[in-house]
Amino acid sequence: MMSELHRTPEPMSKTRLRLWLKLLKTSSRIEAELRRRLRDEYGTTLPRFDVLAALSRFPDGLKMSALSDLLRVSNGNVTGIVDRLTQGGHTLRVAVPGDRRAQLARLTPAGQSEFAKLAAAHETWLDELLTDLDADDVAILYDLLQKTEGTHNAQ
Amino acid sequence: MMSELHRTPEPMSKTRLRLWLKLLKTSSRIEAELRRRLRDEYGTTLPRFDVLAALSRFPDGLKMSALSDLLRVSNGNVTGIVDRLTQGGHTLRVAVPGDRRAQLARLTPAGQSEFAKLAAAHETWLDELLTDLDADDVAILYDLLQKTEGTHNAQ
DNA sequence: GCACGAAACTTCAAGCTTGAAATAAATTTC
DNA sequence: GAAATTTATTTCAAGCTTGAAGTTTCGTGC
Repeated sequence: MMSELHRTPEPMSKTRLRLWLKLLKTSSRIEAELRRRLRDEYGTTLPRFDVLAALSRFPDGLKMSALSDLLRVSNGNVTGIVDRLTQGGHTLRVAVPGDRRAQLARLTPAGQSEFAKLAAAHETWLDELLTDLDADDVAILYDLLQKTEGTHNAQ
Repeated sequence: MMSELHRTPEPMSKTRLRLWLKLLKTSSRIEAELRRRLRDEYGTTLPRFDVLAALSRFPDGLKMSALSDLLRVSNGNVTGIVDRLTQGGHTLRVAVPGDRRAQLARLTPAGQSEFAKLAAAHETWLDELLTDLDADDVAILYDLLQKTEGTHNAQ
């Protein structure tokens, strides 16, 4: 058995664990605040906002499967969110000519203007929530987060 | 109308928005991976793990309200998770002497050993998922995340 | 053109999450 | 000590999320 006469420093795994908890806490705090404001000030939710944001980048619409790939959520999940957005008049489903299995989800004009409103508020909120970071901080933080993605798996 | 003869740089709000999207992407990616491994390798979930972790720090148990404060989730949420953990034999509810409204949630011995197992795996997984960050990176990243909390609101 | 596997969605059951309403017990006020 | 308020918790309805199972349609091989 090895005797440990020297003090062992905290292992790197513990340091990384601590970082994860901080990362989680930070993003949860900001996300919760965004959800709260979307609800209280606009009566909507973050998943709905995410779908509107994705669709706003594709004026011709997105297939349901493309939407779920883009947002990295399940097919069934997207079905439900688009159901509710359609119910509220913000999206509609369009048949895909030549493939009767597929559907495009598209923004209605109401959905477009709703998203424009939400996106402006969203950007303002984030500017406020991250106001303690200056341009240098943001750049360094961005690069370090990027670095966690490693060299493997694309996108 | 003002003519824009000079190039305007990207406004800080856009830069911060981009950072938020990266932060969200990073923490979502890691969190999804943790959820997947907890499910596939241990048949459990992140919320259950979070409750076990909180209770493991308080061997005498925690009041339901203290637990929901600690985890920053709603009371009703904790009720449901502790219900399911109790169902599975990992926690139990103990009456609080002198206050018949309150309940303590406590780990059972099975809950303790379950958590020990999960915690070891969890630490190993994070060490792997954050392996691209060295000690310096971790320290800088931690400080920048800390900085987002600002000077206000305690805890 | 038929059979069969793949692809695009939807449906479903189970669990997580919230805020609001309901209960029940403790505390404060008068 | 009765009434009113506060505190601790559970219940509830609605929405989000997933993976699995089910439908319908498409494409391919024969």
